[in-house]
Amino acid sequence: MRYSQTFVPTLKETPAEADVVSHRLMLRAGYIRKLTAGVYTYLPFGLAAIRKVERIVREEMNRAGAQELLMPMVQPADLWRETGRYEKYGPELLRFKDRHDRESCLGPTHEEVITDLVRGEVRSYRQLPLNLYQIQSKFRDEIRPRFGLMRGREFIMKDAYSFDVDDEQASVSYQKMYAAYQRIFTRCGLQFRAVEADSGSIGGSFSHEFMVLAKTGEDTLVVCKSCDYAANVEKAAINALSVENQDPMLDLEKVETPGKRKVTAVCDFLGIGADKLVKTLVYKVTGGDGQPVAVLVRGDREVQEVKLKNLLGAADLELAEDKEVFDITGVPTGYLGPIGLTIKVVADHEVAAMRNFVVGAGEKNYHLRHVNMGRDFEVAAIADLRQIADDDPCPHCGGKLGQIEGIEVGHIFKLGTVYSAAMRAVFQDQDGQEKPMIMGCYGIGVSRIVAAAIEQNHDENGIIFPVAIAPSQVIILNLGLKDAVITEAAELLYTQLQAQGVEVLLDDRDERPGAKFKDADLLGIPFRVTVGARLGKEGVVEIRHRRDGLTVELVPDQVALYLLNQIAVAGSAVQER
RNA sequence: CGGGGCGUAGCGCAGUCUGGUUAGCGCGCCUGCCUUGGGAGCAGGAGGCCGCAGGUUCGAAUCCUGCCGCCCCGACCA
Repeated sequence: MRYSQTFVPTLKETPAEADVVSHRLMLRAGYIRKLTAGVYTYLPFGLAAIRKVERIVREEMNRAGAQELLMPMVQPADLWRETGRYEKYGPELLRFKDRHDRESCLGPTHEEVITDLVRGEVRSYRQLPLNLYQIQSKFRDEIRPRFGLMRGREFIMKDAYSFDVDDEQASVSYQKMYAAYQRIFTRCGLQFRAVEADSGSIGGSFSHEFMVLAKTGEDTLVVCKSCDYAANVEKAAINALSVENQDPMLDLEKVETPGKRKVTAVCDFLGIGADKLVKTLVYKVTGGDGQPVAVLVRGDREVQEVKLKNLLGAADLELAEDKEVFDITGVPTGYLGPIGLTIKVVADHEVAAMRNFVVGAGEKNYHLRHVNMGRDFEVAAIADLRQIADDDPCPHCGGKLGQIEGIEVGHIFKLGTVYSAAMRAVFQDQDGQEKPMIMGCYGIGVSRIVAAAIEQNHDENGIIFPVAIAPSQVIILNLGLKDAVITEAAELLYTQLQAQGVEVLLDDRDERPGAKFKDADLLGIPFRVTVGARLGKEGVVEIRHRRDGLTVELVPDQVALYLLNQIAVAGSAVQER
């Protein structure tokens, strides 16, 4: 490709709208332009990087036995009603009516469509297993799109769906995808970690998120420093304390705490630490039994709503506001406690191990001290309900945990029969029995990978693309447009490299050297060949590695071989990682 | 949805508080000269619904009202 004829509108200054590195650099490098909030046009070079990622994804999905298809983006509401998701999915699902007033939506994901397809075609266990995937634009009307391609409303996603005859086979399919994902992200040159993720009501370790490690990540992962345990914070398990608290139970005591509503205020007033108090939080519940619930956690802990949601089998939770708490319990916020509550109460298992703690008395301006669960009140359930804290030990080995930021680029999920049961996607087994198919789904954020790669690979001068996903492998700078010798050499190199299958961008623009160097750095192309005055003087051209600045000078004849080797080395290093 | 900020040339911004000539500056763009290893220099030039609509006024980028768009934080703990 000739730079002079390529649409790569680079910017010297950063547009004011961009805050995070990948967004800034993709705008500056002329890779993307915004149309509207969370919706971007991919310009030729941005698209080239995306295509590189897609290619890797395709190769590995195909290698793992999946087959590509392409499903529609516009989907009928009725299909979504079959699974109840047309109502449940919420405002992220963009709904609209067509000219015949038929309700439709833009696909944020394709479980319904794929299940509809498969139920219509698959009758027998002989036709299974099946794994189908597509790479396609998704639309999710995010509450707050941000960070350029990191959280867009329209984005490119690879989504795969597996169908198996039984649980065991489904696990095999899952493992295949897990392995394929490891290969994909490795090949993309990313530093990543697979972590256990929330798997909703299904439970078990059948959901993993693949996280690219980067400071700008929107997700927090918990990683053990001693063993290989890694999990999403929402999922990170906290084991129940094994040692029983033997402190003697003291007599229940009611104390006046005028105006003390906050945990810190009550604790200061009573001269105790927050770890001696148990707070009572009221949640409104959607789905499950729909009844509000009170949750008990230690004063200095936080409720992990995802864990609570899973315990209750709820679709959604919302912390009740002051007024709602009063309407539900008859107690003003700040003085709420488990004793005498008529609604369901659940407790974090840490609370079960506490003795003689403080809770709200259930009436204004009073708290109770020396409260003990079991003696003074009962709860409906004791479970792991709180957010993991810095001092919590690893649930697997008891070692120290650390927290790091990550960008979720992939998520694999064992669905079970949620969709196949709701939509009657069934097959006949060997014994003639009709059974629902066991499903799995597997997503990769293709456009997000490019952003994540930039978050992880850049410097003050611009992007440093991993070779595998760079829009072009090599850029040749012709620094002597009016010099016949230099130009001829640059053109010859350009032709030679292309003949060898190398992707080359030839900077033949009538620009001064400085501008060409700056743009080459900004674009992040891994290898730069400079053809300039040194060719005349010393007979050499310069090759510079974008990543580490390593520079070699070679006679033009050696360039193709050198670059071919370097590209191969970069590829194999990634394979081994 | 709550809070904050912003909207003036392709990009980055000043001007708005305190209304008043022809709306500026830097970068980029066009023409010419010159220059050619890290975003050169000189000269000339093009480019604006001042987000939109309404209002106040002799007069509005500037004041008032409404709307739209964009960005950031939050949507969470009694």
